[in-house]
Amino acid sequence: MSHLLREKLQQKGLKVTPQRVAIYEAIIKLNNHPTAENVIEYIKKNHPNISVGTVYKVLDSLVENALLKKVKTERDIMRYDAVLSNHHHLYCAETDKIEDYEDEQLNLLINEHFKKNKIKNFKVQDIKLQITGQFNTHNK
Amino acid sequence: MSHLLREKLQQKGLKVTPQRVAIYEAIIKLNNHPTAENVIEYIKKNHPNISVGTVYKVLDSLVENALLKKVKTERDIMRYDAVLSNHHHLYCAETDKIEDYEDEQLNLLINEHFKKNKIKNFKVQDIKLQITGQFNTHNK
DNA sequence: CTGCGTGCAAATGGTTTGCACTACG
DNA sequence: CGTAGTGCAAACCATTTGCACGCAG
Repeated sequence: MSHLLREKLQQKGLKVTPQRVAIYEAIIKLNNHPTAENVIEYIKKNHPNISVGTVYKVLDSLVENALLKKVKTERDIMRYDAVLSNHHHLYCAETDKIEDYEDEQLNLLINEHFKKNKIKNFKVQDIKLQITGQFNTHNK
Repeated sequence: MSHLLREKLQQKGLKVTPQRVAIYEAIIKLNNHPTAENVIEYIKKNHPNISVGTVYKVLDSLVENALLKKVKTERDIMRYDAVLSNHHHLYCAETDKIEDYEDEQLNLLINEHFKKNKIKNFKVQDIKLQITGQFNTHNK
């Protein structure tokens, strides 16, 4: 799994450092859209000397090189996601939990709609749904 | 226009202060999703002594009382919107311009879809589209 | 008058930056 | 080796907070 990262980094001319590997793996492990801070906290366990600045820098460069994506919470903290496929997000109105939501049928439906109904003066590149609501946890 | 605000404030038991009125009117004037800072800058022209803290407090209370809504940019600064109807947003990939996008037909389409295809363990409250792309400005 | 709302200034918290040092290639 | 990457600490900047004063009701 991390040799995959190794390759990708090399392709982009980025050096393969232990920090980059650790950060990437942290995001895979913490697979529910960790914040930068989540990553820092997690990484410090096995890698106590890593610095906050580095984590931010690495995250940025991974995003730039399309190894990660940024998504936003309702409550405004940046989060990082290792799932690169095109998907939407479920935002819990109460907790700030986020979950991925993939729905190919819905995508088709929406694309179809915009094929028929172009937006004036605007070229659509990407569409994301922010679906806000509530998870049914314990109650039934 | 501002007597409308006056009423709403009174309904909610909030005092009608010149600051609240000024801030509300600023958002109407600056009608393209101003940031708190935009509002501050604009307001200081005619209201030089208003304090930053007050602006934030007022904005918060207007949001709480459903006179404004918060939306987010791609680039992570909070913005305020006086249009309360349910609408989506066009995000320009280059500038950080935002525009409203209303499309009743699309809403119906999506609601229909979720009526047929419920999301497991999730009760949908609200759906917003983040449509990213590019405005065709000068070039044809 | 009474307390809600304001102004001010200091604090917060996530993120960024600058620079000397380290280590990948 | 040389330069990209790191660590550290200070800086940033939007936003929040605490408290004394002022004005709307």
